[in-house]
Amino acid sequence: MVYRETPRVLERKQARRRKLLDVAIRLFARKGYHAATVPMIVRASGISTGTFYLYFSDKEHIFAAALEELGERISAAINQAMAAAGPDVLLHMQAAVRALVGFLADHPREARILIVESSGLGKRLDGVRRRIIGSHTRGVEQALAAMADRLPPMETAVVARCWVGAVYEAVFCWLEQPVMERIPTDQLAAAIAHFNLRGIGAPARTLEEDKDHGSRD
Amino acid sequence: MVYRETPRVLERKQARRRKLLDVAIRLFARKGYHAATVPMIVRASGISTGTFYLYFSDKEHIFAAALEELGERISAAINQAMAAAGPDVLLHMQAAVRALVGFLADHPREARILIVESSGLGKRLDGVRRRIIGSHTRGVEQALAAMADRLPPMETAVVARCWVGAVYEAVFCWLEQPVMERIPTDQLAAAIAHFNLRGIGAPARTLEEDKDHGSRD
Amino acid sequence: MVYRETPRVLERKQARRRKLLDVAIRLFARKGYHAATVPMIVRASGISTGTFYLYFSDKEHIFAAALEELGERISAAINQAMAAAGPDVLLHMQAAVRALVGFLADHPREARILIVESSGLGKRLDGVRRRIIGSHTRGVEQALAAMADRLPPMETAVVARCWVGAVYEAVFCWLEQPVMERIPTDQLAAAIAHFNLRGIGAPARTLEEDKDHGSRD
Amino acid sequence: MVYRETPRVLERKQARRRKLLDVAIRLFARKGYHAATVPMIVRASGISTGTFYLYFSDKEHIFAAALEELGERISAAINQAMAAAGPDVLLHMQAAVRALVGFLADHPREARILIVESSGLGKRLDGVRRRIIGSHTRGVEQALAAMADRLPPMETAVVARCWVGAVYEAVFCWLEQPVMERIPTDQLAAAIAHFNLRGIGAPARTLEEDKDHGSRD
DNA sequence: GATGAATGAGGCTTCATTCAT
DNA sequence: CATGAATGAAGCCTCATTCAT
Repeated sequence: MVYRETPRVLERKQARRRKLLDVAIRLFARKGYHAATVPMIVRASGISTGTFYLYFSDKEHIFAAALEELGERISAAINQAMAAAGPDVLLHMQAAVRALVGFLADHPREARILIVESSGLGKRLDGVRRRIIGSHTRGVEQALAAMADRLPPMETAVVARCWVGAVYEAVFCWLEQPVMERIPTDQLAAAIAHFNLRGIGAPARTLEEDKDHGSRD
Repeated sequence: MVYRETPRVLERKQARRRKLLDVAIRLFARKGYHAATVPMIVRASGISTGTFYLYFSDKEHIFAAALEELGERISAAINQAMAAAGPDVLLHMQAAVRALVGFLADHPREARILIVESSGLGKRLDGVRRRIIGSHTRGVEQALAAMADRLPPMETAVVARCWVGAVYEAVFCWLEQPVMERIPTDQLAAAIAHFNLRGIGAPARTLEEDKDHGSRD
Repeated sequence: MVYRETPRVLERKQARRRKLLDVAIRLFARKGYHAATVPMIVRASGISTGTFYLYFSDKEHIFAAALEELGERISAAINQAMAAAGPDVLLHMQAAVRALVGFLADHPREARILIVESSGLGKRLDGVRRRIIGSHTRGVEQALAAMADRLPPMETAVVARCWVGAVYEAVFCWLEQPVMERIPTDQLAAAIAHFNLRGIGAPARTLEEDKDHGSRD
Repeated sequence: MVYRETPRVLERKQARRRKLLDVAIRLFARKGYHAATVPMIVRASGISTGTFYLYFSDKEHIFAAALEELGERISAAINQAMAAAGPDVLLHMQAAVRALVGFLADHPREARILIVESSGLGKRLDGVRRRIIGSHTRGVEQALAAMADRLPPMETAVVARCWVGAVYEAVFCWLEQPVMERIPTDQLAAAIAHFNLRGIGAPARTLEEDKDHGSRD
């Protein structure tokens, strides 16, 4: 509050945090949580070890931050897609699946962090992961509630998790395949969306429009 | 030439391997792959370090063995349930879901190993995991193929993964809830099976029978 | 002394000892003292660990035995060559060098054991090594004494060691070269013998006969 | 940005590396490569394990560093002696032998590392050793080439190795003797130099000057 | 005599984190 | 604020040797 240059300093601080986080995301994605070491992150960032601990109190914290950022990016992508999808909730959901699949397909390494690397890392990090995936689940749950009248009765909480689990697992397996053998992203997204929409008992009409994408020939 | 009584020795060898594996499964389940250390396993087994490496060449190998055993137990449970489910493939699939959910619910710690702890552990272990979950996926795929004529056309490979992903994710979230807040296992299994069967476009008839289980009130 | 079959038993014992020793020599030669482990020797011999310790009280002992056998083989080769070399002591010495070089060149792996692997292995084994190489040195010393009148006065003990050191080092370096780049064994032996004979001040006459071997063109 | 006084820190770093290296040289010399353990070196240095690996990436590396340092010290000693030896190449060579013998005699433990302990330690370390001893050999070879016209024709590469082998073996044996029984260093050096000079066919004149040193009485 | 399962001390190395500068 | 040298607990694993069978 005394010096005018505070803003510039703040800026630099932000920049350093960013740098660290970017490098960390890349390394976590590439090598996994345990194999990506603090010394590595620090070296690749050109920032000193001490400074690292100035911005992140912990290795866990930087991983959590990475996870969180990922979650936000995904949410943004989904929200944007839903906003563009027109008024109908079912279309929203379909768009959401497509957006999620698209994002994961476009950022496979980052997807790996969320789907694979963030598992089994202890209470704290498991919690963060839950929160992020949970937010998707909740989104689905709310959508289900919003059109409860047009759907058969169901265990919405469970179904929402099925929905999300189906997306992640299908995309993950797809990512594990050699690029050459993968079906096109669109087709993948369509197939998943189709499965999920049918799974929640969406009225046949909606599905019809989608038919040509979801079937092979 | 004077080394008799091999049977007794063999027996003890088996017993030791078992002991080690049991303890390892417990520890891996409780603390995760990294936090469960070889010294811990050894201490808890009352067996020497050297002996450990006599039975498992590696920490990775004992984990793989644990995973594999789990896979077999699950497969056994599923196969048994399917055999008892009558002639129809759809009923088979329903039974399989119930069996899988039931198994995971009954062995939450072991489930944790497979679903959570076995992720992001490097090529070798990821491979083992894939194989196990993959075998479920293939089972689903075959079932889908077997009744292709009664189902709408679909991307079977993708759909099979959705199916499996839905089960695992739903069960896993359910396991994370405090016991008090969980819905009954049956109800969970029914909801998941319902979602999945609808997802593959199973004829309405089949689903009807199941209606009262899958809805809340 | 009670059973007639003692001889047959003894025979088998000998055979086992031999087997172990042969395998050990091969492994020590190939991998060095530390890298060649008892389990390896045992496995490669098809003989049990326990039995190993029946024949050799120690890993050190089997290595010592290997060394000793090598020493004997070399001595035998040298003695034989010397016996065939005619009456003159100088010719003896020349023949000895040729025989030693020849042996080491023909058994490079075994040579390695003696020259390289047997160094720095602790008091006991260093002693064995000394004894073996020392016996060569003493041979040289005696020869020097036997023709003291025909040679300039010298520090025979030191000179004998120089003689032996020259042979081993020259051969060893030669062995380290790619086979393609090596000069022929004969030429090597001649060059070394020439150096050594001159080194002890052998009368020019003797050397003359050898001229065509030791010089390049 | 507030990290001043680098010089003081650098100084301490140097000191630590030195300390570690000194202790390591002592221990390697006393107990050999395998028996001298990292924990030992660390304990004797009063430096932590982690710090050890900060300065030397490996146990092999610190041994290599020890070897290298030794090589440099020896080279320095030899070069200095040669520079002081006057213009003639033969005198140079004589001086070099004396310097080498003198050095090894004055630093018996270190000599042990180079001559004895550095053998049979695997590719990497064998390479380092070769390089060091090889540099002596090459020195001899160059000298031989420089006076080729004054010497009889010979296989210079082989002869150079004979020269070096003679020195090392003679000194090494001498070091193994109880101090009481050793002949004086000068006499040893003279005897070796004499042998070697004669071995390369050095003109009699040169040797004459040296006569009184090389003979016993 | 023969076997091979069992032992356990101890080796090498890593890495998250601190703290003097 | 920033630095990076220093820490040390703890991990994984090997292997010479013993001893019950």
